[in-house]
Amino acid sequence: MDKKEAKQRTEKLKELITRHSYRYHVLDSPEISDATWDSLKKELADLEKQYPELITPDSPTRRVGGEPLGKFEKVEHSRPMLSLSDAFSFSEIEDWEKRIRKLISQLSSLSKIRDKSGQALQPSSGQAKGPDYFAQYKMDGLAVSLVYEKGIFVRGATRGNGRVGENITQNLRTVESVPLRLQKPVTSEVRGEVFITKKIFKKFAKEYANPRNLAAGSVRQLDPKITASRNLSFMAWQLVGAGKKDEGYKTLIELGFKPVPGKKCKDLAEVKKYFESINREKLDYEIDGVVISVNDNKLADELGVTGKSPRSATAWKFPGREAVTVMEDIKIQVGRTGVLTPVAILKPVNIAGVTVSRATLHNEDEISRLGLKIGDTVVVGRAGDVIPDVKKVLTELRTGKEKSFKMPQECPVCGEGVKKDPSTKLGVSGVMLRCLNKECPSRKRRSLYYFVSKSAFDIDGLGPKAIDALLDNSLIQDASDIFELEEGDLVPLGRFAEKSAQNLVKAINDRRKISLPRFIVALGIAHVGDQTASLLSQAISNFQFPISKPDDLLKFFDKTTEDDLQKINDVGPKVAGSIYDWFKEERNRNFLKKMANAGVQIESVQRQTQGGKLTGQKFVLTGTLSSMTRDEAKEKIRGLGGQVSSTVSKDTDFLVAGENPGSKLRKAEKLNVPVLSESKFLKIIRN
DNA sequence: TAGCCTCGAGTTCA
DNA sequence: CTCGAGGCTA
Repeated sequence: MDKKEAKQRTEKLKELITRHSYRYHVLDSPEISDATWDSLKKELADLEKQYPELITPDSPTRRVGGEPLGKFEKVEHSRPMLSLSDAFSFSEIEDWEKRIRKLISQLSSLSKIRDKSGQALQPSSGQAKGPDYFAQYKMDGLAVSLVYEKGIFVRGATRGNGRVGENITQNLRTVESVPLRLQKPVTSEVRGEVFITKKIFKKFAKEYANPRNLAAGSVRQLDPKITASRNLSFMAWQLVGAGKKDEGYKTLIELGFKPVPGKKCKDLAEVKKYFESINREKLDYEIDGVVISVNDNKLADELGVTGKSPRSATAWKFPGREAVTVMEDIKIQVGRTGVLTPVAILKPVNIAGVTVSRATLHNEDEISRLGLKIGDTVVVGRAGDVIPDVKKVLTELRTGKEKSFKMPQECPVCGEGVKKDPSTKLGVSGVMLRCLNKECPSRKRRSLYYFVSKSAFDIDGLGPKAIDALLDNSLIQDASDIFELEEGDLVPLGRFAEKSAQNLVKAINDRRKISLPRFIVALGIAHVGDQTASLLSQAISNFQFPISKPDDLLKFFDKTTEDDLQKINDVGPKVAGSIYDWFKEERNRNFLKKMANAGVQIESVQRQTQGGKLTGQKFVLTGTLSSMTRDEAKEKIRGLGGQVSSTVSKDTDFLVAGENPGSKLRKAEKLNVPVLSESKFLKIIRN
C-alpha cells in the first residue's frame, strides 16, 4: 500500500472507529463486535506505526474513551484510569518487553546516584533480565473505581473518558461483591471490574448482545432497584498506591475484596505458561485475555505513559472470533450435482488461531443479502467456531473501485448453460443455479470425491488429491475403474511410493465388499443421502429381494414403480422420481454392470432387530466421543432399534454430548431435551 | 396450505 | 455449520 492509499485508509478507519467507539462507550449499543472493533483499531495502529506522519491528535488511538453521558454527576479521578495497549501474539509481548527493558536500563543508569538505598531495579551489569510481572485475567466487564474513607465505601465511579467518570455510587452499593465496609478502617481507592456471570446473562441473552453490554447497561441505570435486580458481580484488580502489585493483591484480599485471578510471574516464559493454562470455557464469566503488568509500581510510574496507555502494562488478548479482511474475488465452484456455489477468496487472515483464505457464500441470494462487491472489506467469522463465514460488509471503507458480482450464465468449467431450479413450492423459482451437463468434468470429478467419501466407499488413502492424480493421468474414467487399479499403474505417477501404492490397492480391495446402504449412497442419486439410502435398503430387504451384486439392483428397480417407492416413509414424489429416473438411465445401468464386472460385491442386509431396547427413541449426537467414533455410535443406536437424526427438535428423546459439543447442546437445553454424557450413554447401550 | 421437522449438499482447515 | 428444499401433519 503506498502512502496515498494509506492516508485514505487511515482517514476512513478513524471515522469508522470513532463512530463505533461512541456507540460502544456512550450509547452502550455497539453495531459491531468487539473483535471487529479491535481489529480495525489494530489496523489503524499498524498503519500509524508505518507512517507516523499520518497520526493526528484526534485519532482514536490517541485517547482513552468516549464522552461521559450527561445523566450522572461527573467525578474526576485522583489518577487517570488508563486503558491498555494490546497484543495478539507472544512475539508482540516480547517486543513490548524489549521496549521496557531498554527504558529500564536507561532509567537505572540515570538513577544510580539517586538510588542510594540499594534498591537497584536490576543488576547494573546490564544482564538482560526483565522485571517481575504480574499477570491477571483481563475481565470483560466495566472498569470502575471505588473510594473508601476510613473503611467506608463513599464513592464509586465509571472510567468514563479516563480522567472524568460518572458517579454511580448508588448502583455499586447494590453489587453484593462490593464491600460497603472494609475489614480495616483505611482510606484508599480500589479499581476493578463490574461484570455479570454467564449464568445470569443467559436470562437476558435475548435483549443483550453479550454479558458486558448487560453489565454496562445495568450499572448505568438511574434507578438502583433495576441495577440490584441484575445481580452484578465485582472483582478488584488494583489497590491504588500499593508498592507492588502482588502485595496490593494480598491487601485487597485482607480488606474483603474478591480479586481478579492473577499470578506473579518471574519472567515472560511464566506469563506464557499462565496464558496457555487458561480454559475460558470453564469460567463462569467472560475474559478476553491477560493483563501483564510490571509488578513494581514505582518502576511502573517511572516508565510513564505513551499517549493513552501506561508503558508498564499491556493486554495479551485471545485471538478474536472474527476479523476484518478484504475479499479479493469470488470464484464459482461446480458441485457433483451441478450446483454453482460462489466462494469468497479472501486476503488470508487469522481467526481464532487459524488462517482463513476462503469462505462459502452459499448462493446468489446470500451475496445480495450481504450487499457484497468484489474488493469489499468484510467481517469474517467462523460459524460454530469452525466454518469460515462472511458476516457483513463494511461499506464505509469502500473506495469506489469495488466491482459488483453477477453469477455466470454458463458453467465456468464446461461452458454449458446453467439454469435455476424451478421450485414446485408456491411456484417460486429456486435459488440454486445448476450446470445441466451431466458430463461436466467438474461434476464428474466431484462425484468421484463423493464416491470414496466417508459415508460411501470410505477408501483409505483415496481422497480428493489422490482422485485428482488418477483422473489427470487418465487412469480412471469413472468410479468402477478404481477397482481395476494395480500397483503397477500407480507407481509411475510419482505421487505414490511403492509402499503407499501397495497400501492403496489393499484399501481398495478391503472395500470391494460393501454394505447396501453405503453402496446406494455412493451412487450419488439426487436427494438420496445417508438416511434415504438406509430406508431404501431396508425396503429392499423387506421385499425379501436378494442383492449381492451391483446389477442385482437393476432387477429390483425394474419391477418397482414410482408409486411403490413413495410408499416408503420419507420418500415423496421428488425423491421417488429421482430414484426411478436414475435406474432408467442407460449410462447408470452400464455403470452398475461395470462395477459388477470389476468384482464389487454387496453384503446382505441384516434385518432390523425387532423390539430393540431403543425402539422408537430418537437420538442426536454432538461433540467427540472418546470410546467410539460417531459413526460407531450411530450404528449401535440403530442396531438397538433407535433412530439417529442430525438436528435437535422437540421430538428428540436424547442428545448424546461428547467433548466440545456444538450448538446442538444449547438447542437441546432450550427445548428441554435430556442430555446424556458419554458415560450415561454407554450405560444405556451396554445393558 | 402453513408450518414444522428433517435431510441433502456444499464448505474450511490442521 | 448453514441454507434450501422435500415430506409429513394438523
